[in-house]
Amino acid sequence: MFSKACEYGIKASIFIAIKSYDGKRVSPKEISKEIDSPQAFTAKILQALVKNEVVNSIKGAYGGFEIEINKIKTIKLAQIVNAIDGDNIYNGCGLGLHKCDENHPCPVHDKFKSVREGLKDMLENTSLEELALNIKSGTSYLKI
Amino acid sequence: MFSKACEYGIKASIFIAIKSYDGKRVSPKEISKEIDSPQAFTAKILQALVKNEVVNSIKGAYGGFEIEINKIKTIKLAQIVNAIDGDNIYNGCGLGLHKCDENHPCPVHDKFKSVREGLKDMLENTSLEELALNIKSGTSYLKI
DNA sequence: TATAAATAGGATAAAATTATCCGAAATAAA
DNA sequence: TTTATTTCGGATAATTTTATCCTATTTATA
Ligand code: FES
Ligand code: FES
Repeated sequence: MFSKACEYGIKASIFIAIKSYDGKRVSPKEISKEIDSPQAFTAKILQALVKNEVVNSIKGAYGGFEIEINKIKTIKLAQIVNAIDGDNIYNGCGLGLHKCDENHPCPVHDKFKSVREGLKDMLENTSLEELALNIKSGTSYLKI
Repeated sequence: MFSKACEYGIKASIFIAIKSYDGKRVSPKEISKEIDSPQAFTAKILQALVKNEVVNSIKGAYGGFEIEINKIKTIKLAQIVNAIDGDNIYNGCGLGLHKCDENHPCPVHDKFKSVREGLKDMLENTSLEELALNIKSGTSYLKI
């Protein structure tokens, strides 16, 4: 469904959010250990998330990645997915036509419509906050 | 969403179905022209579809690919997707955990559930027949 | 100011996916 | 039986995605 990069990006964002609630910054090393991802690759993805203003980076000693606490509830999954995979997954044509066009639909267009809208809706309405809180409370997991 | 291979496989199957209604067999050349895909790569995908009994191949002169007419309505999108991409897209974990497990859910598990079930449902209940008929009647398109 | 710790970012490398090429095998028709 | 046509299947290449490595830059603290 999503690229590996996107999966790592989502999980990393969640972990950074959790640590941010505790006022702590985290390193790519700590993140990749916690979400079970390749460290250097994860660091690259973090750069993309910084560029797209999902997470904040502080360089130098005692630096790391963090998210402002009051921003966590405003960040939606869609923003993370968009930063890494773009919007093709829920806006592009399911069969790879150059664009999804109501007036020139592919064979699966109507069938796909609701599925893709459901996906889009879910991504746009799911906040980092709720995902992070479920991890904190132990009702969901970041690895294995 | 789907791999290129899968997109080609779905479109190829639809085109073969249409031609089969007219009692005609088609070659990878004709197929790739009609669905705008690389010919040799499409031929490989057709082999997978043959192996998975989605389409039938007749070797030698006057051969080609076809689908038994009364079988067209029984073939579901899920069978094609499965033959090429496997079932990970609607059975695997959305964040790449080793398996999607209700008792060990990832952060997006609950949110994803309905989306993935919608996708699975759609794939399992959409027949090649309906997709082919819409192309025949000119209400949907295989390329551009 | 010097040092240590951390992110940024460029250069590669490995792996997976997508794509091409060509000869072998099968088969219908001449 | 020969020929032309067509799928099959192995080898290879190109591209994209995933992953690693190393150096530069930044920055808090001693
Ligand atoms: S045209 Fe293919 S999904 Fe809309
Ligand atoms: S565990 Fe991730 S989707 Fe179910």
